[in-house]
Amino acid sequence: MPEPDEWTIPEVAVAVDLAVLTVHDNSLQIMLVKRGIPPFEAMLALPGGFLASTSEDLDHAAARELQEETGLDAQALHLEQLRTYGTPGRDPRRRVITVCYVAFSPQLPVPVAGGDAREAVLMPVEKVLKPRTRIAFDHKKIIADAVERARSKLEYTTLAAAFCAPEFTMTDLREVYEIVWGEQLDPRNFHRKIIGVDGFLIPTGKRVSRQPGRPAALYRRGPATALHPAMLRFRP
Amino acid sequence: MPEPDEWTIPEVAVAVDLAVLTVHDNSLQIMLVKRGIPPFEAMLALPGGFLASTSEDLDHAAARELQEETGLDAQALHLEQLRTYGTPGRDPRRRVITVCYVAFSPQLPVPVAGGDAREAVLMPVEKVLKPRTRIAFDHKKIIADAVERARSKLEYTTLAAAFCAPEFTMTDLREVYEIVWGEQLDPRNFHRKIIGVDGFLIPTGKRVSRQPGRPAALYRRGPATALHPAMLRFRP
DNA sequence: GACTATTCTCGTCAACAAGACGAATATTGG
DNA sequence: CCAATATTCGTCTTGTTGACGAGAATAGTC
Repeated sequence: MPEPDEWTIPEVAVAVDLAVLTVHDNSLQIMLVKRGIPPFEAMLALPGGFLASTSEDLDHAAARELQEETGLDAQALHLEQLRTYGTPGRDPRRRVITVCYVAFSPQLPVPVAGGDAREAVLMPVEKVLKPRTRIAFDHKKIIADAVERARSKLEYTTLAAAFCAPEFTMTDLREVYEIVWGEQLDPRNFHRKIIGVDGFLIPTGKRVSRQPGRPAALYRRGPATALHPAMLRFRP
Repeated sequence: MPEPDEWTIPEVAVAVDLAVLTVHDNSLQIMLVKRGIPPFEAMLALPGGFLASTSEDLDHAAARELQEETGLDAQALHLEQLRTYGTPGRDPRRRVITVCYVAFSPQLPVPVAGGDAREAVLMPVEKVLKPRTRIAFDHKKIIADAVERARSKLEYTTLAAAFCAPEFTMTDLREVYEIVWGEQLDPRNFHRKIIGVDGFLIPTGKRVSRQPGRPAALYRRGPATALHPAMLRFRP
């Protein structure tokens, strides 16, 4: 560790990027913005941007960019750090390292697109991750990592409820799993499993019937965050 | 996203820090170095340092610092990114964000301490994480996160073998679990579980008897990386 | 109102994995 | 040779999961 004198320490630009995932229209979707300036002008990219100042906290920068570019409120949204991407050359202009965050959102209230963003759109990740689809910078890789994070967290946490409205049915919750994992689950076994996890769901006592069929019980998110034992993907 | 002109983008110093974990002397230990300069002079800290230049890759910086400060070879060591810490004020001199890596090492070959480091020492994490123990910067929090990463990865990956010598016995492997988790495991059930995981272990055909008792079979690491189903902590 | 299609919920059974533990095996040390 | 110890195999019981039957409670249709 040659621990250089302060003026010899190289400095680089630091950005934050956000992978906001939501379940919508029967698919897992991600929020993207159309870039208004080069490089990658007019291409789709993750919302994000540089630190506002050298003293801005990373988490604060993430929350701020989320608000500015998509109009969403970070407090209501479970923002967590994903990982940091810093390969030289990932931004053609200069060295940039970007600290990426993932957020899991229930159905988005507003069609967003307010604020500074030229245009905020939701796109199915299945479509985004297709080899043909071009995404700015290395954001496609970041999106793939974010999706894998979501898939994996459904296994051992109660994250799925974060994709649901404040009150939701067992089927709403199951559909989150089915859509994120791309896999059908047995409604009866799923019901038994979830009911058996202490503190996952709180019954509201209310019922809704949105389709023909027996009305479903409405639940709220419970205090539990971990699933023990886990609910694993990949059938044996 | 006001996407500032390039010269208005704030730049910050970027460091990498390394949490090198190993199982030694019946406890989970972490590699620390004694700082030779302020701030936190003479205190223990994670090995690490600033990027060598604005064009150095993060992974490369991590491997280089590992080599420089501890003499260990990154190629042989499973280096993975942990997370990035960037709270303003975490370095009293100036704004620094640090991209942290974890490494999992078998018994260390050399007593290390070569290279640039003033002094590299192994310390039990149990001792490091005690409230009384003072560690430079926010490195105690980083160490806690690294330990939790290790504990959690033992559950659903074959990581434990990375803590073992190239050839090891079932008991060696079990002791890694017991030491990292701080929990006793039944040798018979553990044996059955591990043997049942395809590709975790490759029998060498050899045996060793290092104690009184039946000699143990020697294994090498197999190609498997995932444990399905997982081996969970926390008994029901 | 009766009937049907549909969906939610509860329950059963078999397959499988895991915890508890008995016991055979193969060594060290006396 | 004997005791102590560690490794490995096997058994029994318990709990979880997958597959699936069946009742409950609705919407829509005639």
